[in-house]
Amino acid sequence: MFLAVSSPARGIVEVVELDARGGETARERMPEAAFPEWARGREADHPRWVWADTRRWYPALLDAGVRVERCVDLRMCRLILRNAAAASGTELARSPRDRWDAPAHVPAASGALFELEEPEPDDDPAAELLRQRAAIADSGTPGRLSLLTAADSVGALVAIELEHAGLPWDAARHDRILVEVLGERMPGGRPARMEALVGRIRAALEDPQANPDSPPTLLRSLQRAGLRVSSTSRWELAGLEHPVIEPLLAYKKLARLFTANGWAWLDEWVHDGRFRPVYVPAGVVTGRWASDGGGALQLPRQVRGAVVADPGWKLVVADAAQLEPRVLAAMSRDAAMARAGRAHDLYQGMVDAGAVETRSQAKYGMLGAIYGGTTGEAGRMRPRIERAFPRAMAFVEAAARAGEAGEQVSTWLGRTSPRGRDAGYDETRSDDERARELRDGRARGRFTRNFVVQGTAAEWALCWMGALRRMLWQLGGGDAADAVLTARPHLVFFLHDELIVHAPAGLADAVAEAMRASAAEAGRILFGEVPVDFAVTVAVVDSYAEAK
DNA sequence: TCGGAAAGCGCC
DNA sequence: AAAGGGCGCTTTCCGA
Repeated sequence: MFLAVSSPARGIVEVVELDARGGETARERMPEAAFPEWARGREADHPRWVWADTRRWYPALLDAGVRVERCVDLRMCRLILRNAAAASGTELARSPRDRWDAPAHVPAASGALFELEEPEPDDDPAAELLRQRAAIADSGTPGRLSLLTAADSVGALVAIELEHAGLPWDAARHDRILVEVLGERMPGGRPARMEALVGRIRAALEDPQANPDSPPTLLRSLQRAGLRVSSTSRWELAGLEHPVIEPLLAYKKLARLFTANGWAWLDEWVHDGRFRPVYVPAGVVTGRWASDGGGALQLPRQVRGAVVADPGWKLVVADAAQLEPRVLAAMSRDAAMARAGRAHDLYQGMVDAGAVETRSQAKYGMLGAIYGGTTGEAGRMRPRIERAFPRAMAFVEAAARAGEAGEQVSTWLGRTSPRGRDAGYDETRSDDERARELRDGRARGRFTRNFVVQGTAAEWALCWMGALRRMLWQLGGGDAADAVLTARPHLVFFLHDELIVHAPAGLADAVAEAMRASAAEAGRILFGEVPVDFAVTVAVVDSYAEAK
C-alpha cells in the first residue's frame, strides 16, 4: 500500500492512499501540524510513504517520534529513471522536463528572505508514482531499477535519521586534541605551535615576510631562497633538501586541521554533544553520497578521538574491506578474483594466489585497474593483474573503451553515467585540438571505468545500510516516544564503505553480528549467489579512534 | 566590493 | 610514499 503525501496549499497536507496496483482507495486532508500524529497511526500498516522529497517531510516526523519503514523519494527516483539507459525507451524518458526534474528541496536558512515566499504546491505525487512505476515496468531491467530506486529511497531516510540522531561528539576531547597538536589557542592569531613554525619558516627562508598561508607569495619566497619549485604542494616539496621543508610541511598539516576542523568548526557544527552534518544522498553522479556542510565525508583521522559513545553505550564501527575490488569480482564474475577474496584480506589473497609478490603490489595494481592508472607501481602491475584476473580486467577495459568512444555506461543496478561532451567529427581540426580530444577521451575513459565500480560499490553500501537498518529496528531497545530512534541501537555515521552504530553496551555484540549479516545480505540482494565474500571489519569501541 | 576560480589537502 | 577515479571545504587571488 502506498500513501502519497503532498501539500496542496500552505499548511495543508493531502494524503492519497493507493493499493498495490496503484488504484486510489482513499484521500484525506489535514492541517500540516496534525500530520505526524496521523502518520504514526498509519505506520502500523507498513505503508510505503511516497513524497517528492524526504528532506521536506521526514524531519518533522522524526521530531514527533515517528520513524517510518519505507518510502519512495520521487525526486531522487525521477533523476535515476530520467537518466537510466535501461529506461530510455519509456514514456517517462520521452516526456518533457517538469518540476519533478528540479533540484531537491533546500530548507531555507533561518531568517532568510525565502521564508516569506509562498512555497510552490507539490505536483500530484500519486500520478508521478504511477509514471515511475510504469517506466520501471517498461524498462529492460525492471528488477534492477526497482531495487535501485528502493535503495536510494532508503538512503534518503537514513540520511535524515543520521542528522536527527547526530554523531556523538565530545567537544572537550576535541579541544584537547587541538591544543595538543596546534598549541594553545591565541585570540585573533595563529595557535602557538603554528606561530612557532611560521618563525622557523621565515628564518629558514631568510624572509621575515614569508606567509605560508598564501601559495603565490610563498612560491615566490621559496624561489627567492633558491628552491626550484613550480608549486607549493606537499608532493613537490617533499622531495627537496632544504631547512624550510620540514617546518613548512609540518605547518601545512597543522593549518589544515586548524582551518577545516579547528575551534571554528567545533563552534559551528557540534552542539549538545552531537555533530550534525548535512548529507546529500546520491549527491555524486556515481550515486555516492555527498555532504553539504560539516564535511562529514572528510572527517580527518586526527579528530576521530572526539567521537565518543555516551556512558553505558558503545560505538560499533564497521568497514567493508576492499569493497571496490570485491564488487568488481562480483560484477565481472571473475572466479579467480572471487577466490582471492575468500581471504578476509583480498590483497593478501592475491599474493597467496601467486598473482603478485607483495600486498602493496596487489593494492596498487588493483587500484590502478579500477582507476585507470598507467604509471608507477600500478602500471608495472598491470600485465600481472590482467593475467591473473582476465574477466575483471576485461570488464573495466570495456567500460573505459565505451567512455573513450563517447558512450555512456551503467552500474550494476542501472544508474547511468552523464553524457559526455559530444566532440563531433571534424576533419579540419588542428593538431592541438586532436591532442586535446585524445586527452579528454582518455580522461573520460578513466571516468567511466571508475564509474561502474564506484557506482556499484555505492549500491552495495545502500543495500548494506538498508538491511542493517531493518535488523537494528528488530533488535529493539527503549521505546521512549520522544526518542524513537535514539533510545535503541541506531546509525550515526556513514562514509562510503563504513558505518557506525551507537548502541547500548548490552546490545553491542548483537549489533556487530547484524553488521556482518547485513553485509552478506547486501551481496546476495545485488548479485545473487556469487562466490564473492563481502568481508567487513567490525570493532566495538568507546571512541572512533580505537577502530583500526 | 563581490563572487567565482584555483590551490591545496582532507576523506573514500 | 607512490597515481589513477569521485568528492567538500577553506583560503587566497583576481577580474568584473
